[in-house]
Amino acid sequence: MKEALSKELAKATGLAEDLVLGMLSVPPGLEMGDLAFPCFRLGGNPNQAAIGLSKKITLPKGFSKVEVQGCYLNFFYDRAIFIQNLLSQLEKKGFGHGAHKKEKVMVEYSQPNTHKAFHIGHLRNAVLGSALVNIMRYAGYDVVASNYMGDIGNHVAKSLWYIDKFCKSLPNEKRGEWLASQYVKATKMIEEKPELKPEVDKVHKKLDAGDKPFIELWKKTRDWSLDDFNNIYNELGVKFDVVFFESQVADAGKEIAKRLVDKGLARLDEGSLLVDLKEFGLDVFLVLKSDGTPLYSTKDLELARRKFEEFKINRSIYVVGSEQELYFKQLFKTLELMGFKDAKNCFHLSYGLVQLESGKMSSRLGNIVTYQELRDKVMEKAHEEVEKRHADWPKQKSDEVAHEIGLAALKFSMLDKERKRVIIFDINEALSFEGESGPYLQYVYTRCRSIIKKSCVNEKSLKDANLNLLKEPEEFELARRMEALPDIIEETSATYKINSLPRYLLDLAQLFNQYYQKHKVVQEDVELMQARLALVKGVAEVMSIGLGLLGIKTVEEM
RNA sequence: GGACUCGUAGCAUAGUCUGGAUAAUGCGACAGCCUUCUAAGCUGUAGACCGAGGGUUCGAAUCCCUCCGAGUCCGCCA
Repeated sequence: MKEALSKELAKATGLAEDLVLGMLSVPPGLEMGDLAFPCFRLGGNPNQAAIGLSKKITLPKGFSKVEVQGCYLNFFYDRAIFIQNLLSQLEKKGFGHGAHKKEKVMVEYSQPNTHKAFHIGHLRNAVLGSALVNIMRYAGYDVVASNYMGDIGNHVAKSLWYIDKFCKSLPNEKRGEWLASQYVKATKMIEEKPELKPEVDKVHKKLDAGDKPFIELWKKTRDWSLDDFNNIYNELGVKFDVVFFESQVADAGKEIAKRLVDKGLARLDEGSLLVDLKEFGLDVFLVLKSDGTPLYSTKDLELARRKFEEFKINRSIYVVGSEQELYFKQLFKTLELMGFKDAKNCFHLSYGLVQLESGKMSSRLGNIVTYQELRDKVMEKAHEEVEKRHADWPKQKSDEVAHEIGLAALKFSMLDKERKRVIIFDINEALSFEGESGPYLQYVYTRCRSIIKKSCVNEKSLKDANLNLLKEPEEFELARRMEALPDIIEETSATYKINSLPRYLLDLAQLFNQYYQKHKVVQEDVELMQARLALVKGVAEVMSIGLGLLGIKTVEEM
């Protein structure tokens, strides 16, 4: 409809059609109209221009009137037709997925390090990455979700060194947790006694060289971490199509790094290999340690190649914290200088840290809030809240519902903020189930379902409802908001502004709650009830699509 | 020292890319709304010189410059 209007406006003003389309906006108030065309740039007095234009233009189908308001030309939808169109679209194909994009995109996210704890910073990454995957798939991209586990490197060497040297026996339970605490102890010891660092380096070299006893210990402990991570992913509903391990790309990465010397891109410096990127304002980029063991960068050189060559992708997105911005600029520039054609198709999707009030979290220092700790607290709160309201529910039901509510709260608190913003972690906010929260959104869905259930009307019959009876402004406003979902999804997959979807859902939820408060759905006028039920069903549908993309499950009752 | 990011009511945020009509929302405070669809909700009141100062523009929270404050990063961690 917007397109049809821009066509007419373009005809009347002589401006280009897509320019007009871009100029169209939504007026601040519902009573002011549905689409606004500002007339400042038409020359002369804008108000006069608007008046002139209003006389010239022919209203396309689906619009009921046009009004001049100051310097704006405001157009009004024909509300009955609008609601009719919206609900039939929703009924037919659930809004449908976006048109196929013919572009294969890999989204790499999560990247936890084995032998370390999975903390709330990792949670933000996992939830953000997973939402992006869902949104881009819905928008029509062919998406490969990938994980890249840090299963080798300095931190692993440090852990294994400590375990080998000081731990007489290995634990039989809570192994991942135990492992993470050994890492913290190892780090403390090295900081206190730096003279021990060469021992760690020796372990790193042994691992790199394939030393049997250490490789065995490595494999065993690595699995402990992986078990923990997989449990977390299962709980979060986070899925990957492919999992890369740093250990798989280390050797090939070293070869690439060495070849950089032959190409004249890298030079030997105090035994290490570095690429000088000063002329690009990117400092120098270290690609191999002086003892010959690989760095993060070494491995990423090979990983980039594998992603594009083995998976035939067109675009590669790295979901990684903003503290690595310089690193990725260096990596992509080096790839470019190497002649790697797809370097320009690599994108670092950076996001702000999750910090504690006391400052930055560091698993090296052990001042972290682990996923497990937070999760347990949130679940406890969720149980309390459910039991407060539904003491009569069987245990299994309240467990299930509490679980979904808890997860919704957790995920939403990581998703609704603009992604560059640093999150100062506040346990009370994560535990809040009111206001701008995941449970608030879930609640709207359950209200919708509850109304439909109470009405005892056959849901299938609702598609024949007489929607012309929906005359309340709140009903039209709801419909107008619902209609925006596909645009939000499309925009998000282009701009990566993931928080616009949760913000949109909050908006929609609030409009629904206001409607719910003001107008009765279940009532004696059966025809009106059916029309309203059809709308309510649509709200539930949109809510469920949106929440699904965020990885939040809906519940029938709560 | 250099680079990047952020600065919006007491607090937490949206809006900034693509300038436009009364700066929106939540928490907190105060005052209300449950014998009718779940109050995890809704309504109302108070609360913002949009960090400061310049500039561009008919028009700036939004673009440009300077400054201030906070955070992050700056060769053998990832």
